[in-house]
Amino acid sequence: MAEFDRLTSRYNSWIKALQDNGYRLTQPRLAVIKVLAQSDQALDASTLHEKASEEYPALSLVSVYRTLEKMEDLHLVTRVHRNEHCHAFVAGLEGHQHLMICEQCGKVYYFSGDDIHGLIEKVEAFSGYQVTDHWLQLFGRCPECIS
Amino acid sequence: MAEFDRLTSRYNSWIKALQDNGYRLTQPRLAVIKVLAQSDQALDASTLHEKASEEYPALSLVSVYRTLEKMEDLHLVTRVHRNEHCHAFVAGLEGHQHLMICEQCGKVYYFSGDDIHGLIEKVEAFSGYQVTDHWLQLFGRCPECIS
DNA sequence: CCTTTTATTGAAAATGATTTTCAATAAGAT
DNA sequence: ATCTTATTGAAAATCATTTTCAATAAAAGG
Repeated sequence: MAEFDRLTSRYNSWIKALQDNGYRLTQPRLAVIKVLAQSDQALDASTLHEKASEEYPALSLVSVYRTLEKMEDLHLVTRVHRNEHCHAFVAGLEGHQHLMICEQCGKVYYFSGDDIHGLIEKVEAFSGYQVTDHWLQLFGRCPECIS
Repeated sequence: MAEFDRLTSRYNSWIKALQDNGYRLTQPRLAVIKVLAQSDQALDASTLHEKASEEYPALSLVSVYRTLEKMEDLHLVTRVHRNEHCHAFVAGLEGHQHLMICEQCGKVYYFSGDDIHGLIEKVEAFSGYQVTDHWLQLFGRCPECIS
């Protein structure tokens, strides 16, 4: 299936990125990135630890934090915020810049937001600010959680 | 000055909102909301505590948290997120829905974002999600911090 | 005013998430 | 096969936030 391939190739490209940057391919690390690469949901450190422990039972929560830190440095994962539960991670935004999160199950949908460039320029003109970054997140219900 | 009036009237309307909702006007509370109402920057609990302590030295950090909680319940303040420093508060979004934050000094600029409704509808159609909320934040440099 | 009621307070303890320390281990180079 | 050193897990430390609780002070009623 196309979906399977996409997620597997993400896992493989992350492995390559780790190697290319001189990081060792350890079992704890591989367990963590495998889960995150193959998930389409935003996951926090502790949920990730839970899931990756099935893969590698000796896994410590500390290693989850450490792996996330490195993945974030390499821009492979992105931190997302919600009002309540605040630190979750998703596979990084490669090209497509924005995301929508299902409030119920955390499932993420990526979309491109070229439409807001005009808005940004307008706001820059009015405010005198220089915009360096923008952050657009939509929240709602995914098709499965609606029904 | 118009700016002074705007911030002072925000302070007064917050006082009224607290009274209308049966909250007592205590010194700790007044010190906290005075600082936040009259600030145009996103402030976190500890910075707020620092500043409000000048107003009322006996102020405890606990009271800052408790006051923020109530203000949030009353929708008088809004929680904002940045990648690093994650929980800061600004005066609530009354009507205008979006904000831009200066990365350097935290100064907030509000703007309306009607322009993204079209985008949201498009994303809904493609994804099958039902969008219930959206979150647009711009980051950059305010005029003072550019020069 | 003065008293009374009770929401609110600050200090201290508890919690929860994240980070640091450190000796032991295992990845990958030689 | 051995060596080097990045990486590990456990435990301790740190940091933000919340809870507990007895003392206080707002504001309502006399």
